[in-house]
Amino acid sequence: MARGLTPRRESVLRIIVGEYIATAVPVASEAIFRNYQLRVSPATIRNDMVYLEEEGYITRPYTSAGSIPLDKGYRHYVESLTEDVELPSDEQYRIRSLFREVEEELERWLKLAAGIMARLVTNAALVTFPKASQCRFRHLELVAVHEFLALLVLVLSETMLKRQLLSFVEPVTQEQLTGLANKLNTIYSGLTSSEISASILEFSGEEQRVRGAVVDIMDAEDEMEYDEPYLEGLRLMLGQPEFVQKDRMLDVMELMEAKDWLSPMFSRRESDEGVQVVIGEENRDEALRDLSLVFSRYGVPHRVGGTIAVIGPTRMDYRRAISTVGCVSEVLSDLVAGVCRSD
Amino acid sequence: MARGLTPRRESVLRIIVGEYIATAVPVASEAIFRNYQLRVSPATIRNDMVYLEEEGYITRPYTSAGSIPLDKGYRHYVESLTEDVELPSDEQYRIRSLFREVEEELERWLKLAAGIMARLVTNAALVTFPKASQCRFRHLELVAVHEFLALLVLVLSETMLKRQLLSFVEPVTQEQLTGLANKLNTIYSGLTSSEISASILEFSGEEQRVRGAVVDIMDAEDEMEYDEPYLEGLRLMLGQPEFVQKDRMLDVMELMEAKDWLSPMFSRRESDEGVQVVIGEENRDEALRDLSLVFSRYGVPHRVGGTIAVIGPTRMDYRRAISTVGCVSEVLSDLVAGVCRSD
DNA sequence: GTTAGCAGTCTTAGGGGGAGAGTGCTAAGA
DNA sequence: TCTTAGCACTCTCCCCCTAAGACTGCTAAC
Repeated sequence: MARGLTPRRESVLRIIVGEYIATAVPVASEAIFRNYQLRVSPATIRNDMVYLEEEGYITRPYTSAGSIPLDKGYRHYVESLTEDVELPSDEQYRIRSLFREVEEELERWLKLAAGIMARLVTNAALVTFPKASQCRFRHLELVAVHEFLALLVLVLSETMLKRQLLSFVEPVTQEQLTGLANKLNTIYSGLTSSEISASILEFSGEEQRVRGAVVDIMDAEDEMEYDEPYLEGLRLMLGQPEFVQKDRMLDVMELMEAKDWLSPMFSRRESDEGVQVVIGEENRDEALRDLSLVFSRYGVPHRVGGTIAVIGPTRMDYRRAISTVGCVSEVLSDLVAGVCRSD
Repeated sequence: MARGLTPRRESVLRIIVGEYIATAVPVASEAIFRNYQLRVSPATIRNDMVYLEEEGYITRPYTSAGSIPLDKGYRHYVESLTEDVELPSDEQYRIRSLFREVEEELERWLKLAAGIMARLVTNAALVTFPKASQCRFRHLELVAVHEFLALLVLVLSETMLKRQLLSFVEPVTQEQLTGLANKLNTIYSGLTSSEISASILEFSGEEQRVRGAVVDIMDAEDEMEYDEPYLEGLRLMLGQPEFVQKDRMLDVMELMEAKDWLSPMFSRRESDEGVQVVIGEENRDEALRDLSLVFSRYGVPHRVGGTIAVIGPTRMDYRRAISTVGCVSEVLSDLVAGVCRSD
């Protein structure tokens, strides 16, 4: 059984993975013989399958059933794919035009991106907010709600918007607030949170209150790994045959509601370029062991970035997922670049 | 079989509904006899059950099985409940204190409210944004992004925040934008969208652009029935035994993603007070025919309001749902009132 | 190294039967 | 007229069994 992974064995592996991805049914040697021109008999294919099984590429649900890929098999399949996985250009164009139809707002774009990806791969898709490596103060506004309460609106770099209610111990007027806002806008413009902390000013009580809130918000933003991301298409993913049993379905729903498995995706942060694929057991998180992720960073390198991802069972159409994620990440990057061109 | 709905028959009905809500298992006459002191034999109870079945209060999954309630049975149960359905005051207090722990921000409150309700009733819960009957301009801010692009931040009554990117045909500076914002803030303060439309001013190109955007946003806000609502606990609801079959589960997920069945809840808008219950077939929407809604308006009457709701199978703990919705709506109303005390 | 043939293994679907749960009915009692 | 006891009857659920079918594993020949 030596000879290693001969070209024919690779073909057999690719066929098995491809068929199984398409049908979710174990692949029989006979079927391979019938549908592909390998010019060898089913018996020979069976011999190759024995090799692939011994090497851990594939397995069978039970003795004498067809083969299904293991993580190692999917991995090999994905590696053998890495070139020319792009969506046809007309489809790319269609996607881009969808973004043009929607109003110019980051949230809409992100939600749309998640929805598009989910539909294209018939699985769940996820998009995080783009986050600046370090956010900068751009603008601040104070609006009186009533005499002891004001609304603080904070515009940060990359048009990020934050707001918070501020209560004061003494009554304040809109005029006071406006004056204060003007003053702080001049002083803080373009600064980072630590620079604002370091800045010296003769503080009144209100000034101090506002400054503290601003620093808190910016610090929280800098520290935060991700906002609540957009998740779409959970339903599509759960329609896949791997989730016939109800408990598996509920497990996945729980996982998706928790979302605490997201952080690992960020550990790879700046280092990696392009579309990444994590298959089944390759996931660090135990709970993801029978799911795969196809994800990519988007944004402006070293300036601002977020993550988009497709999530599905390990039996996922990787070609389609990779090309889709690649395309959407490009589109989103362009859109984000447009928004923060001058920051 | 005359005599109508005698007190004992009502008791039997209430027992059946209560037991079925608690166990999801058809209720047998023998079990009623054993667990409740009705002082009549199982045979008599069976006779009553025949009456209840003929009148459409209950049915059986098959001949000679225990009884399960029909919509009419649930409706009777709910009507017989209407008084003293309040959460115990310690639980009310616990809920209120949860809101104090979270930062002063409307979004957080709403999301929290949905989460609390979902957990308390083990079903899905939904909270819409509070919407002013007619929103008023409070404040506007223009922040330059780059020379042809600015961010418009609009604060409306009830601290509602809207933003939009504005592109200009000629380059603009931050100074110009700030001047323009100051001017418009003075003119527009406190006006409704139609008043702004009617206001006359000597317009420059930029002024016109901004004014148009403001009016568009406010009009859209006035017309819109609801923002994307917060939905929590779908997983909890789908864990209920009525959703063992996968297809029913997926149907409901589809329904929840679409959310277009929400509008009917708003047709009752100002008219109704307190907690409403819609059971199964009472829903106008075909797709909701085997679900029930328990919902209530919240907010400040005739000023600003939203809707909170619990959604679940018709076999729902109505007592618990009604008391929970009632309590949370009170709490949210108080919070919203605090925010717009001075508008 | 490849192939044909065949035995062997495992799943899946369908039928049958028995246990159990719960009612419907009937006739007697209050 | 309402209530009750007793019993036959119905229907589900579960388990077991069998037969069919799908593939492979093995062996021996090419």
